[in-house]
Amino acid sequence: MPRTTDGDGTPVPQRLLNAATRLFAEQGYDRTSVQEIVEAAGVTKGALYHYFGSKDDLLHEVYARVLRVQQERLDHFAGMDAPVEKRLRDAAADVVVTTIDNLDDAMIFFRSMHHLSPEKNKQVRAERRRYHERFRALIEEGQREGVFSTATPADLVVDYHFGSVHHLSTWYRPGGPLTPQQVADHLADLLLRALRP
Amino acid sequence: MPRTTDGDGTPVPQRLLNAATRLFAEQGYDRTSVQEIVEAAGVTKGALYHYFGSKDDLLHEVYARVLRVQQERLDHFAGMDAPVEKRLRDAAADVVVTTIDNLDDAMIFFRSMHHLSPEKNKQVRAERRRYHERFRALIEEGQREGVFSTATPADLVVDYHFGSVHHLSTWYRPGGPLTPQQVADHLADLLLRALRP
DNA sequence: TTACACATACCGACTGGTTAGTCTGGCTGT
DNA sequence: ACAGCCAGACTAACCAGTCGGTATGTGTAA
Repeated sequence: MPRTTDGDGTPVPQRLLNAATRLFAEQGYDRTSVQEIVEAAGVTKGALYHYFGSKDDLLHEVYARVLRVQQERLDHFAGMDAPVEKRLRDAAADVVVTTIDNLDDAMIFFRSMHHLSPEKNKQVRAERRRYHERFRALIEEGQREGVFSTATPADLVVDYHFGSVHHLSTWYRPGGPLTPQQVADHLADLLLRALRP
Repeated sequence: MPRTTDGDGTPVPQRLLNAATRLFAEQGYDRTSVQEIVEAAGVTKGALYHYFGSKDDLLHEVYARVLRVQQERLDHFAGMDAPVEKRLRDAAADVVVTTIDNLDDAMIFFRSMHHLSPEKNKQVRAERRRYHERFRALIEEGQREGVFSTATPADLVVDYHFGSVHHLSTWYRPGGPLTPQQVADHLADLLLRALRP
């Protein structure tokens, strides 16, 4: 039996990534020592450096996972067969729910970019930009069709909405008065209302 | 002649605070050593610890300054003699312009809260809450008067707007296609449009 | 006016503690 | 016996904060 799953059923790399995600979100990247991570994962440094090249690498994996998931979900909603208002609303609400479901990821995402090495940072920015552009395309489509106002450049509208998504990790607390879905519906509604012609 | 101003006309505490603000924004709090700060300010550690109790204290000063300035500006706009739509629009646009004019502050503000000591953190949160509530009161006033939609709770609307304000430090770059005032007008416009009944 | 005391402003070497990453070696299944 | 998997002691670097010391200005009293 390989050691990769001893302790519980989760493979060691996963356990390390989960522990790192939680700790990075709770304490910040710099305040989290590699020692803490391996202890939380129930292994030692040898294991960590066997699977990951550096502490920085671990952080990069968090970004890669978030970006992959969000891009897939956006593609799903944007590619549906429905009026653009509905596709935008669904996509906008979905990213809110997904973000709330993974608040730790969101916390890290917008707080720790500058801890990535320059080339990893660049890579993450490029990926994020693709996401941004996909979202913007949806808005521009609606603007061309005349169902969305053209008063504000689509770029700015995207930043407006994602600002609020980003901000979720600052104020949303599970157990608050609103469920993730209710928050998502409200925020998507605000976006669509702002876009009314 | 006291040493407080030798070198140039700026007093040493100011020079230290300016250097710290810039470096914290550029590299993050943990990545900035006290040595770097004192070198950038043209003094030594002795001077820093003469005026400030700790590195953490320096960060706290940044927060205190931002909170004081923003609260004063909000009070000014909210207290004017004008319809609530205009007061809200002006306040919403002003915070955008002020934030862009001090992007370093904004960068630090939302990225470094967790680097403050627990009691300083609590203090900052309390101050920030007062600000949030003042802004919310404006929206609620408009909702009572019937000029703003009540579809979304005022609290959420505030977080929606300030999300986009925080986000500015992530995407806005001086020299971009839009002036600070143009960005502010657009973002205030989006807010007001979302609030149309 | 001079002399002495005292405070403020600052210098910079030093200390105690922490950290990311390395490396040697052992275990386990095939 | 070989290869992937991992343990844990070790190292080299770094950093916040301290502390004894120096310089300059200000008040006071002879």
